[in-house]
Amino acid sequence: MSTMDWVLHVDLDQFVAAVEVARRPELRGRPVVVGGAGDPTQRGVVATASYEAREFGVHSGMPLRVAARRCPEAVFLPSDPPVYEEVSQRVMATLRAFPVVVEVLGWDEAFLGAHTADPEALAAEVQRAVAAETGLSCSVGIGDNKLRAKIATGFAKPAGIYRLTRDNWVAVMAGRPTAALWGIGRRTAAKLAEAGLATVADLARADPDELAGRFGPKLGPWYRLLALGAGGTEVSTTPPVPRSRSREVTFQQDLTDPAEIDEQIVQLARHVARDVLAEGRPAVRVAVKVRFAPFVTKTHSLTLPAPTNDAGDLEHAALELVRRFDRTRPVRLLGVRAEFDQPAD
DNA sequence: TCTGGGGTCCTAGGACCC
DNA sequence: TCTGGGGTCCTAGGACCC
Repeated sequence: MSTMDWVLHVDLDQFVAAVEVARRPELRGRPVVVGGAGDPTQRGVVATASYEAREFGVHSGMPLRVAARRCPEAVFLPSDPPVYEEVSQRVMATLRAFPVVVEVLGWDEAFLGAHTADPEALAAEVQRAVAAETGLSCSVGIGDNKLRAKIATGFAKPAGIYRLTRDNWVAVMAGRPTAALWGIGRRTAAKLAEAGLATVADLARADPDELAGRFGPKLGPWYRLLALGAGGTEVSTTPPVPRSRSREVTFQQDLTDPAEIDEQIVQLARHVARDVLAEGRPAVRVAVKVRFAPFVTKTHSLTLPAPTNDAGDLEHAALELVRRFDRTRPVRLLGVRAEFDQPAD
């Protein structure tokens, strides 16, 4: 067997739920739903459901109210990001101990760039090490690029290993719906199906110009490349330079008092200003997001007169923006975002 | 079903300039 | 007088991902 370059995609199984069960062993084997404030009578969505809860049809992104209806016996827990962050750091440190390049994708995911003759053996060692260091189980996808490694992980779950390369891409993927591709979601899959492109094979055969006409000059042709299994192979340790920082909040009761709305915007703007200051680069643009009841979302944004990381400037801009909205409609969410200038590359 | 929070990238139209 | 084409910036919105 010859030594080759591989991309491994490591994904922790039901990460957030697994972390909660690890510190409350009595919950093992029970349906556990983590999300929001942990109160299914409040506004919020499921961050992660344990496999036991998924049996009841509970999944990520589902409103907590709905989850409680589907699985009344589930244990509902509040989301505790600092704890997940800490466990995530330990997982990533475990991965970095291997002779691989580690690119972190989020709390519970990473690509590994590896040079090995036996990627399955490496994957199994990674699983053992993560389990030993953190008590958590993970699945590993093996690919000849990032796209295939990422999709392979879906077939590996839970706790398994799966290899997806140019050799088995067509056999495995051709008949699947386009939404099986990383980058094509529900809405695009529906639009593709309307155009007669229901499966990965359909999309792979489609005319790039026609796709460009329908989906745009970049997205259209890119969708076809996804269907062919094309993807980047560069695994990089360097975290991307942030383009923006934002804070937003959904209120348990809709806001109707303009003074209170302004006050909340000021709080959010100050929070964002702290994040901007910590980033050490000035903001060039500010955006305010308003979600009106029942669920209509609008944004207004402006380019700042000059780049700034002054809290007062950001506050002032956010207040000006929020006052451009309809001041009479009930508000369920407010958000403030600051955008950085992008260094030319 | 009544829908979080933090991000990224793409699209498209209009303004403005040459 | 009515008319080009291209480039860049600004803004709003859509879609996707974790």
